[in-house]
Amino acid sequence: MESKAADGGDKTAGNEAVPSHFIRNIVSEDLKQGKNGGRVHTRFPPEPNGYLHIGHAKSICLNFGLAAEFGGMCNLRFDDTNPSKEDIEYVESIKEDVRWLGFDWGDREFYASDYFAQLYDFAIQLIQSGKAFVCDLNAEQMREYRGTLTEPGKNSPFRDRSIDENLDLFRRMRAGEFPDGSRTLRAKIDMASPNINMRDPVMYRVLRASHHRTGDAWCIYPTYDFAHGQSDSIEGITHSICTLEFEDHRPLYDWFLDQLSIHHPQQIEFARLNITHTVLSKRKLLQLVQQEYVDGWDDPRMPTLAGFRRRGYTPEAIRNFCERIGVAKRNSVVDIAMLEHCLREDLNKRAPRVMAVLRPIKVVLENYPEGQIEELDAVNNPEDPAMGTRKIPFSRVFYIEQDDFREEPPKGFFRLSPGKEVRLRYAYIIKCVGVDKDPVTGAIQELRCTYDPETKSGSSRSGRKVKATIHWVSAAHAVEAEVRLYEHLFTKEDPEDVPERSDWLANINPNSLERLTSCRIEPYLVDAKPGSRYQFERLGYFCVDSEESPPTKLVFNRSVSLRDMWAKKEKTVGDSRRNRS
RNA sequence: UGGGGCGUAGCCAAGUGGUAAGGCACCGGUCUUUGGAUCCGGCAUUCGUAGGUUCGAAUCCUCCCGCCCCAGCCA
Repeated sequence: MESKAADGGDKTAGNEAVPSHFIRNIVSEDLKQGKNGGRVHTRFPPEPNGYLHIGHAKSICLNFGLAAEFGGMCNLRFDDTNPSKEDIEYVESIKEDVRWLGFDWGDREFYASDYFAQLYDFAIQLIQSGKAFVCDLNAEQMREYRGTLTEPGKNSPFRDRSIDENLDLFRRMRAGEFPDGSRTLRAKIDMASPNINMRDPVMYRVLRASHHRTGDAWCIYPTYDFAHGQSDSIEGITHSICTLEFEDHRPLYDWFLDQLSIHHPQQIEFARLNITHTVLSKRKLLQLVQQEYVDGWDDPRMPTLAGFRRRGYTPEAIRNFCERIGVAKRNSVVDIAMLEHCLREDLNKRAPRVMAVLRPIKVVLENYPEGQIEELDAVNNPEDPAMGTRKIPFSRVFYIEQDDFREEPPKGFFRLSPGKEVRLRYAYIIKCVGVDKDPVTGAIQELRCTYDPETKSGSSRSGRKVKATIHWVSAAHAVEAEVRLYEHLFTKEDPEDVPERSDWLANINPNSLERLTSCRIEPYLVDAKPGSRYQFERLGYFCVDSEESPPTKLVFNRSVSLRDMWAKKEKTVGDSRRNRS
């Protein structure tokens, strides 16, 4: 990661100046005042119990971004203190995703479990100073003693055990003498605290679960509250950035560090990301996967980084998105259109253009010589001349998009219809002179057209203009492909917006995936590599699926559609017409 | 009715006593062999509400209203 001047504001994303945010201001101010000896050291601390999603990307960009910006470092630390939910599969995927996003933790790959021995010693220290005790209350009893939001709790009957007894009991907990859940080690703070987290919180529980790293070496595990701050401290973290729900834990975070008199990082909280038309909680994402509403964690409809990657999103687009949405303490829901915009903006500059017909109608050019083939020049990317040109074969029979023909064109439709003309991109102006239909079903079988030889693209012989240019693919040269179109996973902006006695699953969009299996793409793409991204002209950005696209049959995922003024106009015209009647 | 936070446009979000940045969305127009992109213009007389302080308030003070989080031996 490169280091830049530590000057706070005026960071750029694209070409726009992006204002600073409160966390950047805090770090900047700390540096100015010489805190932490001029060091900035952050960490990204996921629990390996699921795949990373775009909400994590916000945190990753924040933590790694701040470190890079101020010449500091950012650790990757797995917060693996609850073996019953965690798995090595998740740590692998997390590493892959952070790397894919473009960040590098160097040799600083840490695990809270690396510190189990040290944490145990810290616990002993607290017992010795009379600040922790072993409690025999079971979970239910502990709840009763805890009190409620409005009533203080009561001291545990075991709170006043002697230091020696506590030491002995804690060692025996660790030695495996007591069953799961029978005893806990608790901090001795204040059962009457208005902050429930300070009511003698649990530091250790007895739990016989095999840990993905430490195996069966331990049968007691530290809780988040006891492990997190001390892990931060051990690693020399300066700014411990987490989400809003931990605000109430900060006094406890500070308490442990103060009692232990060890390096004291500053915890800073920000609002987690929410996005319209999707869910962003591990629990719900897990449910979508397990109940097979989607195809797995990397289903292109999933808001996971693995899903976005397979969908064709670029790390740059996601990073830019994270920069643009800002960092604040206000709970908010970002419009998914913002994310889509970031992808289009990026791909517009770098994706080669290509022609593909998703829902083909056959067209025969009656006045074009049979057997003749022309090689037409096509620009690979009008935004970037350096990407060069390619040849596209043109012949008498080709396919166009069903949407580009209307037998009875509505007002404002200026594509092909009987007697009307359009330009074929990079080729000629054609006119529709006939429509062949199945005599039984009435379905359109093919269009009869004629072309004007004077109108070839690039030639100056004709100054003729037509209102529309459509894409096409020569029938004889077309490569057949499958294209998967995706829509939002949920029909409502807020998936939780449901009628009484229904839940978020009721808002799953039944049409979030559409598979088109007889698409025709230009031959230029026969050898397209998995993961490569293209713009299908006039349709959107697509990438070759990295899982199911063997050489024999190409499978494309639509990453995002192009903005479509006509579709929008037609929809609003349709809506107002419907409203009038 | 306890504690901790947060209220600036349809959605994000700057702003920290000197007269409301920027982005997304949306609406016009320009240009165009992608109804794409680009470019240009529009989009908060007002910052949850009501008072107060001040020459001057989104910024300071007070009341009120609304929303979020916390009663796991999850993180």
